[in-house]
Amino acid sequence: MKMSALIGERYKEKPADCTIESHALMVRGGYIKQVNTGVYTLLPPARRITQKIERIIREEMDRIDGQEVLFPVVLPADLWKESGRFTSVGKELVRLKDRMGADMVLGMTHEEAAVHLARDAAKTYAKYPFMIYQIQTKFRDEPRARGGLIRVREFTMKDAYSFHTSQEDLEAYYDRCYEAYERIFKRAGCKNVIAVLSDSGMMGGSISHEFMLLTDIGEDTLVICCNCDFKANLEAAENIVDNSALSAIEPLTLVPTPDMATIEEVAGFLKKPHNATCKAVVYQKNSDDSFVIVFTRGDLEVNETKLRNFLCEEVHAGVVTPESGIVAGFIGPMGLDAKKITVVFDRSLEGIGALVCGANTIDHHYTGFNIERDYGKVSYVDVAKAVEGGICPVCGKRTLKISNGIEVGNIFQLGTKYTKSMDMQYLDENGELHYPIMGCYGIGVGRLAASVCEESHDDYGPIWPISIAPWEVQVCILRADQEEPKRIGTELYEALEKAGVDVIMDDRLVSAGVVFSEADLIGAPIRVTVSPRNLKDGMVELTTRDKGVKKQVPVVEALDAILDLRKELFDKIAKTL
RNA sequence: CGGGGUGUAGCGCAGCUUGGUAGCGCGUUUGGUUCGGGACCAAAAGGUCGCUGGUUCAAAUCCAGUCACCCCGACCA
Repeated sequence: MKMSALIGERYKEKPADCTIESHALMVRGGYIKQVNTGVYTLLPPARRITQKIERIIREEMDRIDGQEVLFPVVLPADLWKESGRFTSVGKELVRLKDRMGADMVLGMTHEEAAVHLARDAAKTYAKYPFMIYQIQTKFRDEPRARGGLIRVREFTMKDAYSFHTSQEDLEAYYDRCYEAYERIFKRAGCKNVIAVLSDSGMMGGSISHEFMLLTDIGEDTLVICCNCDFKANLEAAENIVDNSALSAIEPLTLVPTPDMATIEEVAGFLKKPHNATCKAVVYQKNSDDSFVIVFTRGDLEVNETKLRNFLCEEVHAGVVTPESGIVAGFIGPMGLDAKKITVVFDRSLEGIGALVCGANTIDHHYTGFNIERDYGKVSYVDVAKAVEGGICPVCGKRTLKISNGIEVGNIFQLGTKYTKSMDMQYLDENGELHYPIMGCYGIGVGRLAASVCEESHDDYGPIWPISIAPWEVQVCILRADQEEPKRIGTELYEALEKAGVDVIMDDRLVSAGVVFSEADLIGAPIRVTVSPRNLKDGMVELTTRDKGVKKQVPVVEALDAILDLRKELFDKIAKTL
């Protein structure tokens, strides 16, 4: 490729709408152009990156016996009605009608399509296990796309579906997939990816993992133990508390707390620690708007995903009205109408001898509240968020750390949700019918590209790992108007192309500053500078984008030196596997 | 869906308060001078000022509506 012909502008100034680095650099470097909210055109540099990522994914999926297929983007709604998701999924599923008025959907995921294929193709146990995968466009009408390719509405995804005749077989395959994923991220040069336990949602309750790139701009919150291997998404991280120091019992006393509606105010006024208070958080069920009140220890927060999973129902933040009989700011367990209100006690309250809690009367709280003595026996559930410095549910030490991450992939033991709802069965050795057990496995291709950029860049541009770089080598000709640099640069460029190297040459008649700054935006790991200054001594300059290498090599040795350096960079990645 | 913000040339922006020939920087084209970290001089091309309606002799500017995009939150099988 020659820069003079490369389509797309590179910008000196940072585009106004970009708030994260990878987004700004990919716009500035001519990788992506926004068409709509969360919808982008990929220009050649970005397309080359995603193609290389796709190639790596294909190789690793094939290695674990995956078979590539291609499902349609537009699917008949009937399939989604079979699984029940035509109505259960919200507006992120785009529904449309064809000319006959038939309902259609844009594929946001392809479990239905996979089962549609597999239920006819795998009626006998002899076909199992098998995995089918595709790399294809998904459309999800996200409520809020943001951050360039990090969170978009239309994107390319690798999605895979495996089918098994036993849970053990699924688990064995799941482990293979886990390893394949680790290889994919390493091969893509993504260093800070970890696998965390994730929330499986309300369907199934089986195992799932998310592969997270650790970065401050990540939208997911992760709980990581510094002492053992425990790593989980906040939604899936059990919150453990130790209330042994709070077991002292006091008499129940009603105290006036004028205008003190927050834990902060009440605890300060009564001179009690936050963890000896009982906080009430009000929700309403989406189904009938009935109230759900969650009581947790005052120093903790409710994780709504945990709450939803416990209730098996969608909830939203409650709006307390005068008619509801709920006294906002002074809510306590005692005296709530249990017929009308679902009351949930978080585990963090268990074993506390004397709590401060609301009295359900304006301007009053109780002190010395003991749940068992004053309210009765309750079953505690875990609905609070784990906290920094909290107790690890695995090793029991106070070594939990909270981090942020971008989800670049997930693997999921699905069970029989789709095979049952869509009536997929196979005949076993005894002629009996069974529902196959499924797993599904996703990787966002564009998000992975943007994540690598986010992880690996400097002020001047991305620093692409050689395995996914749009070009491996960039030949920079300075003074392309002069015969010698132009000829030698072009010869080198042609020799590299002939040697199978992905090479781009800047052959334009522009100043050195433009050549270098735009080369930084292209981010090729290897740069060869051909200039009159070096040619005077019969040399060219060889540098790496990460500034690790900077040396002069004789023109005659340049090709070999570049090929050696290229091999070295590839070997470095291979060594991490 | 709630809160906030912005729409003027490919990109970044000024002009709007106080209505009167649509501007600046970057980029692009042409000619010339430069040449190792976004050069300089000269000339030029490029805009229904998001859209619709209203007020007015006259609207980028005032008024109403509408659409789009961005940010924060809600949400994300």
